[in-house]
Amino acid sequence: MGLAPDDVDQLDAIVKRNRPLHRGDHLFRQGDTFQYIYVVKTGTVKTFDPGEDGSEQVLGFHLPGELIGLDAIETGKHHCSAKILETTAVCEIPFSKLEALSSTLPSLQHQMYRLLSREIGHDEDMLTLLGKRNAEERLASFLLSLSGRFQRRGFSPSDFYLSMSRHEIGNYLGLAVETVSRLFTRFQDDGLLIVERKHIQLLDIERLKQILTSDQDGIREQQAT
Amino acid sequence: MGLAPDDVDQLDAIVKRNRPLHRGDHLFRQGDTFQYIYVVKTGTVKTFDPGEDGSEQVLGFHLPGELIGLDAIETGKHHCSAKILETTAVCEIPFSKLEALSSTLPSLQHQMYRLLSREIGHDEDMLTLLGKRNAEERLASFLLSLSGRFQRRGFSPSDFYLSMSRHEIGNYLGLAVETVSRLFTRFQDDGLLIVERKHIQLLDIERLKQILTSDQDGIREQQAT
DNA sequence: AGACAGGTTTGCTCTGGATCAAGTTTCTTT
DNA sequence: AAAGAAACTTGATCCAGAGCAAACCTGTCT
Repeated sequence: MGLAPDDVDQLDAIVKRNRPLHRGDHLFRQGDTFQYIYVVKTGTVKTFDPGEDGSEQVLGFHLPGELIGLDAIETGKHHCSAKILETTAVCEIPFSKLEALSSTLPSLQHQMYRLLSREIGHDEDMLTLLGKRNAEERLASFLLSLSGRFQRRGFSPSDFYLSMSRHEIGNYLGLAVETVSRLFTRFQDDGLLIVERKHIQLLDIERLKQILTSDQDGIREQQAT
Repeated sequence: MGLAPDDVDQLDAIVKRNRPLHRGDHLFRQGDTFQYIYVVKTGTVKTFDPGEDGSEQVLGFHLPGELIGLDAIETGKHHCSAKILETTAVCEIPFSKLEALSSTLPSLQHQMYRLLSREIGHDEDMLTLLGKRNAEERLASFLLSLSGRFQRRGFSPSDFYLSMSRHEIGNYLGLAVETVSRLFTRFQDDGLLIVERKHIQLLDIERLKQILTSDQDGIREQQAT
């Protein structure tokens, strides 16, 4: 990812591999002291803000290769909680060491800035999703996002398992469980995909993408000045 | 902000102050080559994603002291557009120079990581706002956010002018203009504030805060697994 | 001063998706 | 294998907020 082999070795030296974690385990909880950036090796982790009360806002699902904990740098306390969805292996990178190392390796520093920036961009995309998209568009977008991320990691982009519940999907997308369930049924009836419990097969990715664009049924829009 | 005086001088040397910009000017547009991080000195800037079509998602309103452009680091192209809402002065900081300088000044690097992380945390808060809060809570949250930010800059937390239109507020909060307008009226009727066009006076900040918490009318909730 | 153009407010209606209420299927535990 | 508990689906109803329409206000241009 843009680092010289030698630099990679130095980075590698501070990374610690961990024993596998199991469904339901907490990687960390909101408010915990921040020490490590985590990288998912295999499995899935969900991050969420557990509101004061018992509500809960799912902030993301993290697949292999993705980072967790970047939002904690500012305060030194974890800003959200992270929970394991299926047997998962993570690497932990001590942030203080990473920071020190990045002082001496400009290419690593650059990578860090890029990763943090990417996270911001991604969150902004989610804001648009929640602010502008309807239920159908949200689910289509979610499935396409998973599809693309699986593909990038070398997995099938059209045949995969969901490690999260319908409830968690709904929570993440700002929808009720029932709406998610109904949409899966509808998408299946429309021949867009086959869904059987957690197993998803995307049959018509093109048409799913069309939902995200053409669905702008009209070009009358929120032209805020 | 945690930098030694000498370091501040070095940082200061690469910052360029600019002539004032006027309402409607673009600071940059989505897709423009990314060169500068901007700091608002006075005035207000709105950032937004101008969808393919003509829609538009407002991503943020930036007050004095706040940064713009962090989401562009990853790709080197601006991820969103930025438009001036009222006569505004900004500083521009060449990112390449900032990055180089931060290689030699660990405290500056640390600050950068914190700022980027803060942005992520803030966006996550917005996700919760859009995913979980109802219209009333969203507007209350918005007003309190402005209030706090004004106060931090030494302005009145309870008496200020909105530099953005109702339309822009609604867009930002995922609400229709009409809903925003009605809520202002309702809040005024309830004695929470006085609103006269763009002039806002918060009369009962405490009660506004209660809207954000107590309003959880029930502890039955989305306990995603 | 008159008049057009935005922005804002307000009333009325409509609807997407939430909520409520059963079922049904799948997983877990014993 | 039985029983309980989750998770999921499906149908029926409800409602917060969107959308539409019509005034109204404020500022700007001629």
